[in-house]
Amino acid sequence: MGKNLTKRNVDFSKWYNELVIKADLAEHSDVRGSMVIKPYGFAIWENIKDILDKKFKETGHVNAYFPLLIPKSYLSKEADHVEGFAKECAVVTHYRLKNAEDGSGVVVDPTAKLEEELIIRPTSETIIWASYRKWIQSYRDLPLLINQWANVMRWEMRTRLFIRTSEFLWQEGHTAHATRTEAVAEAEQMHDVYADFAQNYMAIPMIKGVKSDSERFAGALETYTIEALMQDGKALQAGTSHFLGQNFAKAFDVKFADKEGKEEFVWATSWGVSTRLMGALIMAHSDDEGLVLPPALAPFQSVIIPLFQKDETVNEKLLAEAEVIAKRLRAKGIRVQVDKDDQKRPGFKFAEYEMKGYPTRIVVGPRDLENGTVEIARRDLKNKTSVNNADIETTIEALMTEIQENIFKKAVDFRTENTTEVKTYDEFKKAIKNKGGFVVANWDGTEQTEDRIKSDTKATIRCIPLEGSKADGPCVYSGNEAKYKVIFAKAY
RNA sequence: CGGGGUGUAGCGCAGUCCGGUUAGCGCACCUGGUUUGGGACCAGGGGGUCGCAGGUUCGAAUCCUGCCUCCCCGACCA
Repeated sequence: MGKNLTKRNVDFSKWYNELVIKADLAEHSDVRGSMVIKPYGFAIWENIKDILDKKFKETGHVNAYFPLLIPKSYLSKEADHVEGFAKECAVVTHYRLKNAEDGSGVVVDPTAKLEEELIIRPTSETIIWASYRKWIQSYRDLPLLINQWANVMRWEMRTRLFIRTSEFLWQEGHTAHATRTEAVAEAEQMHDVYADFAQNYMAIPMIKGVKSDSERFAGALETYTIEALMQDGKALQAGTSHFLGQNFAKAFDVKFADKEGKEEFVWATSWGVSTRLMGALIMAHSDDEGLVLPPALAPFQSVIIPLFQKDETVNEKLLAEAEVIAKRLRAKGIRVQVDKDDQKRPGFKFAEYEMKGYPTRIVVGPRDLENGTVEIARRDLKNKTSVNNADIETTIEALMTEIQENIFKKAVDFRTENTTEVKTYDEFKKAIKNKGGFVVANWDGTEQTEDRIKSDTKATIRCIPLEGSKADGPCVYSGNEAKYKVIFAKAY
């Protein structure tokens, strides 16, 4: 645990990498692009997972588990889908190792070659739809609303802790419906679930919108996305929900008999969020002292630190008092930890809990015992106040709400400051180059314009906002009639 | 896939150019003691196939050849 975290304005990327390590969230494994998620990082993910899982169940979904390995032939059944993922698939070709003849270790046994190679899932549409084919015969079997929590693997060229690792954890919902309307409604519903979660728990404001043709999920008719803005001015796609039409039903021949006994292909959706959310959480709120976590997701919302002295009887009292406070807070549903370590000095501990983003810190020293007080520090504002012992619960409870709201507001303000509406391409280029952030502009709706802007400025269309205003002038690039007013940004 | 870097104790690094006792340093760890209201200190201690393979040499972490790893930046990417 070092004390020198690179400053954000010096090298944001370096800051991020160091922070993930120093806050003890994750570390690199020996395999390129894959990471070990450490207990503290995993605790945050578990909170994300638990809350979302509850929301999925409240909206009528059930969990299941489908296999990691997918027959290679499955992948090619949906043309756009294979096109989108083929380049980044890990392939299992053998099922046995043997001792090397020169004693140097183990080697692949060439006689154990698989008849049909297996793909490590980059996503599970294909294997799930192969099952759905068997499960769906009648309109009575619909809708089928299934989610799975799983790991997937995409052999990305360049990786980044949490933001893009070769293996990552996620959830993927896969639903089947009798009608187009119902499937679209499902995709939209989950889009809302994601946006609400991001806003209310992660404290990150999201732009809700749909993807342009070129950014759409491989095999989807419509991709709903939530887009967040990070502190370095780059956008991060935080969650997507896809209306898949009948593409997968047709590819996997999944038909049902409707009420009239007529055979129809089912309508599908899929939706997912991943450990990438961790990256969003880190880059949206944290500062040069370390992680800043919203109380709603922090593994511990407070830590109680007794200031141990050389006098053992005093220490016993301090620890006893800390335990009493912890008990009182737990009774109010606060997640709290007592730091019993008597070796490290207070200053070290303060810095460490700040690095790890604990929303509040409660310090109990001999003076507090005498005065009947504690010192409460909040992470987001980095201030400290003395609080009467009797007021601890109400103070901490109020702080949970305040901190949650404050960091959300801060993120909203940041986004507002870093959103620029432009009318001319000169303004556009200047905004992207000098300021970054979201750039709002009219777009003629063509892929050609999108491509040109991308190769010119590296900015892409993040989304066509659902609640944005209509096009109100010519396309910022081509000068032709604009179809939409969209959000551009450089993205992760 | 291009560019850059890297591999020596759990972690971070020095040593390599210019080969030579027992391979160092900081942090961490263990023992004892003093400390504890913003990153403590003293004393003692343990821990190493120097990325891998081959070569040169009386002698290789150091020189030569080949290979590999991982990281960072970029291109790529729902």
